[in-house]
Amino acid sequence: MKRERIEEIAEILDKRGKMTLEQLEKEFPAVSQMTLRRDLYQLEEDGRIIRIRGGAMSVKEVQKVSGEAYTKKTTINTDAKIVIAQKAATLVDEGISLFLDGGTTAMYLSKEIPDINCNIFTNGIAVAMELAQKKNINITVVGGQLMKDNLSTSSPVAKSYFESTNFELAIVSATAFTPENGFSCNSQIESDLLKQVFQKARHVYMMLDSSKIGKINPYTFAHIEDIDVLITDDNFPKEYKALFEQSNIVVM
Amino acid sequence: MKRERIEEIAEILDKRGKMTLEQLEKEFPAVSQMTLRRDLYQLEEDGRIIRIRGGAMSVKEVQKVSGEAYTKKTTINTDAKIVIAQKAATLVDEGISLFLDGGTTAMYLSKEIPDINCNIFTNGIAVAMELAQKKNINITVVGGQLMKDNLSTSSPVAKSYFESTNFELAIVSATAFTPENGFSCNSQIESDLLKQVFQKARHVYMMLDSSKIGKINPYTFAHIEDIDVLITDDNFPKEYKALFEQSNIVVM
DNA sequence: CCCTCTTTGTTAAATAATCACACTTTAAAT
DNA sequence: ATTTAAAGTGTGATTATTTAACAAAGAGGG
Repeated sequence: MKRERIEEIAEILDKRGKMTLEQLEKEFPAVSQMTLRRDLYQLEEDGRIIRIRGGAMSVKEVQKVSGEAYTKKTTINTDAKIVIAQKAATLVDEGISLFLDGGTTAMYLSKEIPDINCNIFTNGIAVAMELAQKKNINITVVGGQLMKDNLSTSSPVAKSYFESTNFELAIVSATAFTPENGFSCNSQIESDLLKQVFQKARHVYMMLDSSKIGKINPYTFAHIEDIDVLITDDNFPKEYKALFEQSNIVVM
Repeated sequence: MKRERIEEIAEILDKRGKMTLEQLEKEFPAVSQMTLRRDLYQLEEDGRIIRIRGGAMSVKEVQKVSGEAYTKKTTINTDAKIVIAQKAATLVDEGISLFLDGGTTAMYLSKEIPDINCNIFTNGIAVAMELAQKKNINITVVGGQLMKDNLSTSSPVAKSYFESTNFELAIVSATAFTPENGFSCNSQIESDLLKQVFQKARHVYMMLDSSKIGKINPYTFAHIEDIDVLITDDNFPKEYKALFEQSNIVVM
């Protein structure tokens, strides 16, 4: 019981690199904070993790990252995004060709994705760097102007990338959604890029954490009927779920 | 004085592996605890240390534990590369438009570059991420297939990026140089990319640390006469320096 | 079934880190 | 050289995290 839990903690930590105690508590609701603390203490003694203020980080993580800051802001709704990423990761099959956007959720997805032989196109450079650690994944970065807020690129020229490319799958996320305005984002060119991706992709999977619902951003790039599967978290409202299912969209 | 103190802290930390804030206070009685905290914070952002409760520990220390891959490539001639990067950073002026390659030296350069209004094109995603921290720099990433060993992209399609683009400057580095074979690298498509860059760039500055001299890599992308300035370190052999200066190339 | 050892939970106290503000030094511009 | 702006620093109050001590609950052996 203890041993197993500790192993599991070590495993999760290796995958995510860094976790707060709060996140661990959610992951292990059966035990108290103090117990988790003691587990972390033991793992530290074994030299497998390093305890930092507020949580812990995996030693492996430290060993691989070079210039990147470990302190990078703990983003909003992290937990929901990880849940979504884990679901999405199960959808990636051997040999597939897929497009992944550059958002935070895609970032988590790229950590969860198995190291299988497949082709991934992305416009997110943080996503690309994360994926670069998987030996078997073939990565193509869509170039263009870099937006500093979300570390993703886009450019009108990117079109040329897609002319002779087809995707089995596009897994993207939006920063806002309402039934009337559909899926929207903050950048005109990113919106254009996604529209193009949608045309080339055979299936479109949308990752949408529930905090995005009811918000509207300037540029709509898709409507309900444009997607095939919606991947979301447990707080997703039932009435919205019904709405999607009416349009034959799988909600998971 | 801040810079020096931070360097000193990093040095001590590298040496001792781990220190408490209290120890640091004794080491630096001239400044307050808060200042030291802020220094540690900055070092953490730079990825050189990890802050732990009560103090900090050096990343190198952690890496040593089961030290592997990371230390391999990044450590080769680091000091020379930083010197070169610092020299190169002085060459970037306000409003300029420049191309930067994706190599390790470019990575250091992007840390040193001042945060001024300018346009930088690069095919290195680690470089792009580093540059993203500067508010005023406009970054464009050249897309393409990602090479996992050096985190840079290239693709035949990248050509389209350059059709309507001009660079004042291209600052690149080679992985090998001999007078006969010129500047060479390990990848065919990267070599192609650089050739294109050279055509569009008004001036070409080559960063070459002395460890590259006398080596030959498969793909030559430039010869002595193709560059305008050579930026190198103090170990650069005199006879080579003379060689470059014969061709009216500034060696700095 | 009882005893004992390990694991776990609960609290209060100690410790460390953050924040916000004011002050000081350094650098830049004219 | 003088003024202005920017970067760096110190202080005290505030907030958050960790530790430590002790009590309760399980698990296994005799």
